[in-house]
Amino acid sequence: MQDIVQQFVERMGLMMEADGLPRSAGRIFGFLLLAEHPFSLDELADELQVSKASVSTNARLLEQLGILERISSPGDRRDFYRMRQDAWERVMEVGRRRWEAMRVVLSENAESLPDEMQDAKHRLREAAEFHGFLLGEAGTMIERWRAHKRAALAASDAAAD
Amino acid sequence: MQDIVQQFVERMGLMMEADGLPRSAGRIFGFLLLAEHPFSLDELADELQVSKASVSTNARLLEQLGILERISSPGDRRDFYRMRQDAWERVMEVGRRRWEAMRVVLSENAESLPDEMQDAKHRLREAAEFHGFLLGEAGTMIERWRAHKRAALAASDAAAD
DNA sequence: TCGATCGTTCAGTATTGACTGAACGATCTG
DNA sequence: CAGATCGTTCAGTCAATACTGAACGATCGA
Repeated sequence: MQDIVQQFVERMGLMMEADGLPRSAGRIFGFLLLAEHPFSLDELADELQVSKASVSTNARLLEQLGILERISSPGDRRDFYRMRQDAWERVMEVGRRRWEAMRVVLSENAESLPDEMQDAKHRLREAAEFHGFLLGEAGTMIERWRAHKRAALAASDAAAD
Repeated sequence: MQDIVQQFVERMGLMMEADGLPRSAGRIFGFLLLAEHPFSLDELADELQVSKASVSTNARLLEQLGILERISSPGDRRDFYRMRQDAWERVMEVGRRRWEAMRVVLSENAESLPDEMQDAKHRLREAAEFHGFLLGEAGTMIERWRAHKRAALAASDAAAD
């Protein structure tokens, strides 16, 4: 693996770890972000110097988070992983589900509080309202991002030529 | 502690744990979300059945995340913690800082990649662009939230009377 | 059907992370 | 200044988590 790739992979491992995910998952993410083609489990295990079992678990985690996708070639029983083209939209979608779960909990508890806890009820309502607000904003944001992406990246790539 | 409070506190502990934070921090958060008045370290340790050392560490963590604030009364050497009134705006601000850090890393690496890695460079540029986009959106979102909050909560409280 | 090669799962292990109790410095009171 | 009471820090302990190697079922070609 090239030195600059290795360095970037480690960096992503640390940043994902700061977000509460396994460092290995971050390394897989970093590696595939730079990969020129899809990689199999064994190839990833070899490149990242970890066991196939670890790659299997963490790659599946990233797949569930909407970051990776698994592709298969005819005549090849192996699965190959690569970044999803719409990875970032998917990440935002996963975030929305978490916010929705939080909103539900906050909202239900706000209404079930006894009447003498007015302050608490008010704070819970505000918290629930905030998460509902986030939910809505994130929804429209995905569409704005699609438009933004086309414009921004066209300009960026043109500038590089 | 009332049963309904205890249940909510545990719930918040689990949800924060799913977000990668210590469960104890989540419990403090949940408890103060329902608290009718600020609490000292010793009171929190007593209520949540954990050591004062643990409360000290986790409360400070929540303070850094912009969720809690520490207040002091004249003639009392103790510090008291309570939810910040603008906790959610602060949380969003902290998120923005993380996205900015990520954007910088992605952007720098995109430009330092060798020319033969065109695909990787394109993906990194897109990833950096996404985080920059998030950054901008979150900025304007804070202002929209302030307006939204006033309208929504006024209606909500009125309906409850 | 046999052997080879996938991906996944699982028990065991190592490492990381959280919590505790004690010690400490700082700050106030008597 | 002595004693008390804060909050923080730190070494030690305990629990949770991630990783590994081996075993397993599934799938395919010979």
